[in-house]
Amino acid sequence: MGYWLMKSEPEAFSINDLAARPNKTEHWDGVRNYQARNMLRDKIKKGDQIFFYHSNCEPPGIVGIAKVIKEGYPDFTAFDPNSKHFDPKSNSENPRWFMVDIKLIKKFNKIIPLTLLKTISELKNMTLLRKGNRLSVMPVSTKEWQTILKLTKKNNGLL
DNA sequence: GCCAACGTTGGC
DNA sequence: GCCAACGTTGGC
Repeated sequence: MGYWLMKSEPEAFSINDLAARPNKTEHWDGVRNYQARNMLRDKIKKGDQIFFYHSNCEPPGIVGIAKVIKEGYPDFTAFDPNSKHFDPKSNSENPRWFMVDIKLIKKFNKIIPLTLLKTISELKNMTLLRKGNRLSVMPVSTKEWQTILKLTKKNNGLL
């Protein structure tokens, strides 16, 4: 089973928004970066688990866990001229962008802030913490996943 | 294929 | 709001 981290600006789509969706499920649309697209299309499998990360906010950090319930399929918002994610170069015959469906598993009671993650030596090679990293979808190693999960238990109240 | 200009991301 | 660190675009 794979582990991933997905970023969202809470002003655009927060973990509370996901929690409020029917069946706590939503498609993860709007990714317009080829590296992230390739992961959504080729690597991310049904049953994989995801850290839900709030970016560009105060404070940034991991706010919960979701899982993949539908594997990569064309991002139809790219076909819609009225969508802000519209891409005229993508069409249903030859889709350029892909998305997955995710379902909320758990919202943490407290955020795991980026500042805390940065202090954990086991996480120092994490993609999220690399300088200049701007990927909105990125892999998380099994070890990193377990390290972060342990954090939520150690600081009881986080989960 | 190079690279300058531009746009975006996202922490601070 | 600032700006570093990207990714993309398009002229040549």
